Amino acid sequence: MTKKSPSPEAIAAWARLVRVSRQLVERTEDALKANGLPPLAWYDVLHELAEAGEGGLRPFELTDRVLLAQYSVSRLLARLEVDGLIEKLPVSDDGRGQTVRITASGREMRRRIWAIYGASIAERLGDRLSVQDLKTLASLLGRLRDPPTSA
Amino acid sequence: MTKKSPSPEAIAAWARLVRVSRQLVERTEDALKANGLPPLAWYDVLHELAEAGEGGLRPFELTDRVLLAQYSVSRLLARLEVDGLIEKLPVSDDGRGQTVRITASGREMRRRIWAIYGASIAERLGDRLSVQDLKTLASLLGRLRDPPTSA
DNA sequence: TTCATATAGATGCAATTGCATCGACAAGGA
DNA sequence: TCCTTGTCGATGCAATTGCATCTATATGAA
Repeated sequence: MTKKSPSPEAIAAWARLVRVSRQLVERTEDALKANGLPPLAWYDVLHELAEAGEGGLRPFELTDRVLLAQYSVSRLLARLEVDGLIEKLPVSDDGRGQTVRITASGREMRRRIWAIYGASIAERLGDRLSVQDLKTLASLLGRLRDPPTSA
Repeated sequence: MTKKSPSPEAIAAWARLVRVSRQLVERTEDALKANGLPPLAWYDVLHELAEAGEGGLRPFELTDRVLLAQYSVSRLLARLEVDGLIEKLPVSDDGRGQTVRITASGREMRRRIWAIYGASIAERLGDRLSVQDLKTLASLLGRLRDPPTSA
């Protein structure tokens, strides 16, 4: 097994990708914090739950969607529940599980976060790249996604 | 002050950017861990110090370069020192500070990390995008960097 | 000098994360 | 039915992080 060496262009692209995305996320987190709002992860979960509608989602489905560790989701949901942003319902056909549903306050919180989050995206991406460039960027990034797990 | 709303293309690009970069970094961290190697942050510091040469760097210079919080760098350096990968030297013209220099073991560790890190970059970027596409990607990302602090 | 302010780096403490594992239930073969 | 194995979700504990602050030295005005 021979280890491969990356091209200078690959290294440069990697460095940019990692640094820029970290900066963008951090600045956005800062903006949320500055407005007394919770972290982006909360938005992600509330967003998925809002999309899921009345049926809600099982925690393990959420775990797939938000790319977090199982225990992270478990704890995040516990915090969201304490804050009344979600509710956990027992699920009839599987005694181990539960269904998680967004509450009215949860939807409200999602809106409030989006006001900042969306503005940050508009400012940091929308204002800097043309629609065409945004599409190109998304397309290039799309080719870097992991191949769906082979198993 | 009116909050801006991002275009669908900006949202899509943002989502891709955040998810893809997270995945790439996580998989790379996993690969390092699987080989019994320390996290990427260690590489970043060792890399900067290797580039800096014999003169070494002051911790605050390092803090600028690696985009970490001051206390993170302080603690990271403490761990690197315990492992003998760096050494701290008093600096003559500023009694508060110190100079940090990479050791031989530090260079060796840097090489070992790079064997995995570089391979990961080659595999995840180099093999998936042409040189031209890598350049395009880097260029688009470059336009998303923060404007140098206005102050 | 003397004092006020600023900068370098470290650290106590609380919150968060990661790892490993647990308890509970499910599914399916013997 | 019983037993083994697998999945769902929670959690104890150790390590790491974030925040605020501390000590020590530098800098510059008065």
